[in-house]
Amino acid sequence: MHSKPGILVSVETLSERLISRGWRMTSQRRVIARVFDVVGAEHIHLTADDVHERAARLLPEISRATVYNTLGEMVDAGELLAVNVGDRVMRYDPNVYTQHHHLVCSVCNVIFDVQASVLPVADSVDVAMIAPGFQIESADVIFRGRCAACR
Amino acid sequence: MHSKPGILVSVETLSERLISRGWRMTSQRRVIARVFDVVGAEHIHLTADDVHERAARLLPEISRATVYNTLGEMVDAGELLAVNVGDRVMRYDPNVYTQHHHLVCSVCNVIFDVQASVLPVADSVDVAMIAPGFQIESADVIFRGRCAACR
DNA sequence: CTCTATCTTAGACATAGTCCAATCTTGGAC
DNA sequence: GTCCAAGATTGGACTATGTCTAAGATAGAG
Repeated sequence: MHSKPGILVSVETLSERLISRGWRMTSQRRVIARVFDVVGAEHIHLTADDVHERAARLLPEISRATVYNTLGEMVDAGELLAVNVGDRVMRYDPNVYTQHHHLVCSVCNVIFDVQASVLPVADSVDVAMIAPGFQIESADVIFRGRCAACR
Repeated sequence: MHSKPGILVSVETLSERLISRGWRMTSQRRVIARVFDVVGAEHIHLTADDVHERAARLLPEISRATVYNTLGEMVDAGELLAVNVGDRVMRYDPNVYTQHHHLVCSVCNVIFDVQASVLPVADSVDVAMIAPGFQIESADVIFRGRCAACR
């Protein structure tokens, strides 16, 4: 892997960005990138098995191990976000250019990307008391409730 | 199970609260409650296997299934919080009486309870656009960073 | 003390993900 | 175009966490 995380490559598709990053292109990586290119960027939270299933429709012999490897590399490169909304499954979110949080329906588990109008700020006095020297780098917020269809 | 979630029983120990709730008391439930009674309430986030290991020191023949069943029932009763900080493991948090969020060290994975001075509020206009009719009921916040020891 | 609804158990099963050694492929050198 | 080494892919074994089931044990009401 030649690319470094955080180097923003502003090209339209994920496939093209991987090339710009100097990735060796294989048919496996092409179909995985394609899976994300066809669905767009917002409100997409695919599990590794979702990605494998869709990739296998284009390249039937692709293995689960490759899907896991490649998704991990894409996360390291900053092209995907690994999101976990509280179940045991990691989900891969291509919406890496706009800061957002997640809205999860506790009935049907649909996940939406949302802006948060107030960013959470940990109480610095409390943090200093509880965990002196702790440096906060990010905050993940999961809003839970019921979507219109499940009410 | 006779108790209902949300019925606050203000007794000192978890063991006593379970009795107040009308739970049939068994040696298994006593030792599981004891595990939480001895560690206190704040900054405690035990996995099911942590609980099993500690319970087994008091009652060696206790089974994993019973630990899982009992933890689930305690969560349903509102005596424990099931917390997941993004890995595949559920953790059980006895701090159910004070609203708090979690501070997680990305190196050593230590978890602290923290107050958040600004509660996150989803942008209602955005929610109305993105997910019309969605009713938000709660928000989980995970602050990530590095603790003093890991910096 | 009896009896039954409830609880506990071992172990099979499910799910999500990791790891490894063998094999194959890409893409630069020529 | 051909070569070839670094890097990518593979199947399958393995791990970790949690769920399920049917058989047996037990708390506690009466």
